[in-house]
Amino acid sequence: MNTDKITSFFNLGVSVTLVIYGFEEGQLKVFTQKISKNPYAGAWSFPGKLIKSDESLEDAAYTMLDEAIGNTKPYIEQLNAFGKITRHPLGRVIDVTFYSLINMKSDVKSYRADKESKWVHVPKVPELAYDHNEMLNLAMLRLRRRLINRPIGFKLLPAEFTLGELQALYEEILGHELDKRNFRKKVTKLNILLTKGHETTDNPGRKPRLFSFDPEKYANYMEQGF
Amino acid sequence: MNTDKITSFFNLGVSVTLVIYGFEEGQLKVFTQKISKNPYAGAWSFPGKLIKSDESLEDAAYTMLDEAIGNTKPYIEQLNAFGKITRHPLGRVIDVTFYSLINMKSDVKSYRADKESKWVHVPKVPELAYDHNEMLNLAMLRLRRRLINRPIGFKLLPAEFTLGELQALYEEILGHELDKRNFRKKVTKLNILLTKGHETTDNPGRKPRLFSFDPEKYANYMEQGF
DNA sequence: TCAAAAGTGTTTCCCTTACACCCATGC
DNA sequence: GCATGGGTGTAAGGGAAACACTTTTGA
Repeated sequence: MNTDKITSFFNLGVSVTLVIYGFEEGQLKVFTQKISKNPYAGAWSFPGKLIKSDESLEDAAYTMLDEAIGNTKPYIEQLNAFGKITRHPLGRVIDVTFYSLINMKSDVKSYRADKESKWVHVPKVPELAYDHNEMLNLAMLRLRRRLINRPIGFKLLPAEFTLGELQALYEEILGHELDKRNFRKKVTKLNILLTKGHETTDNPGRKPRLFSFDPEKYANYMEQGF
Repeated sequence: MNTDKITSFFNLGVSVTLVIYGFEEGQLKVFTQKISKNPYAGAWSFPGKLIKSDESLEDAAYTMLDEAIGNTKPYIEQLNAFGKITRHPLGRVIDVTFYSLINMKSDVKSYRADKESKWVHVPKVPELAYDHNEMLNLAMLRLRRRLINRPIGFKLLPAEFTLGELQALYEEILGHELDKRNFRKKVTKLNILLTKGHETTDNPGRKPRLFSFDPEKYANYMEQGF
């Protein structure tokens, strides 16, 4: 392999796109940005950018997460590579898509001043630029599967949460209701919850207990699944 | 976005690599090729190549499958994108890896004359070039998961097979033995088998029944899982 | 008749599911 | 005291797992 011979292959780009999930007021939301440049000026899309040749895919994803919400700590997982020839109108760009789960209260430190952005409830996501709707469809399938097999939903919640909130999260993402007693039985049997006292909001009704995770057991399940 | 501005991003390559699985004599095998060029001359690797800017990822994968075994029909599924900066010694190459399941008897039409190749029993796979061992590890995890959730193992077997062969395939891939009666109960309950008569080999012992699939029910399970 | 592989049922256990009422709190 | 949401147990059904012997065939 010599340099001349391979030059012809190096006329394409690789981008990384991020589907960032958040959970707020009982709704699963994704982070979208308004595009300012043609041919998609005015359209909404997920954050994405071409990567440089000295940047790994993961680094690019974390950098973009930092640009989007001012934080590189949240969970990121590779979703899929999208490689249709015509997926980018200005040239050949292959996209490696990641998705991220963040807590909208504690993980969001800042938004970019130079881009209009908003969180959109997933069922209300409009037509997006590029093939980003296709990415979202795939990301939703993955998220539902992961939610069933791994303790991943916790990453969308604050450090302390009630079982009611956890159940609402599951119901919202899975798209159907769950039996309260069965849900609690299943979760508590996993033994990954630590009691943290009681909530002190001024909602009507009995004060729910707050829980957080046993980080070690949590880590085990993340690797091996339930 | 103008052309000048993005030129700096277009100095990397994208390759597609194929982990091709076959099953022969009770062993799960992968297809490997000997590399003839430095810096990996003499080393073994999976088939892979840089893609051109007018070639989709899937097309490249099928083309490579054709080059490897002379057939573009078998099952292919995207595995992962590998993007470490140093993964290719000669430049920045991001790899999108696919894996394929073929029947070594009926799907292999021809091998390339210009490349030395061989099928290697997975536990005996040596150190491979690039990050191909890492790819194999990930491909094995995926294959095991798929085998449990989808009727995917059938793709490694001939069109007609015995339940003993099917069970041996599962045991080989999952790495542990299965109870014969429970295995048969589970498989027959799926209702995807069609009886095809009896084997006519001259092995000792009772002649096993041959089965094939009901393609429609098979397709359903492929989409939705068990 | 023996060696080799195919084929076949039942029981136990646990997990899943369905289902309804009392408890604590603020107003 | 009532409205609001939190919290709890039990019974039935279904799938998973454990377990051993008989059948067919060729040599």
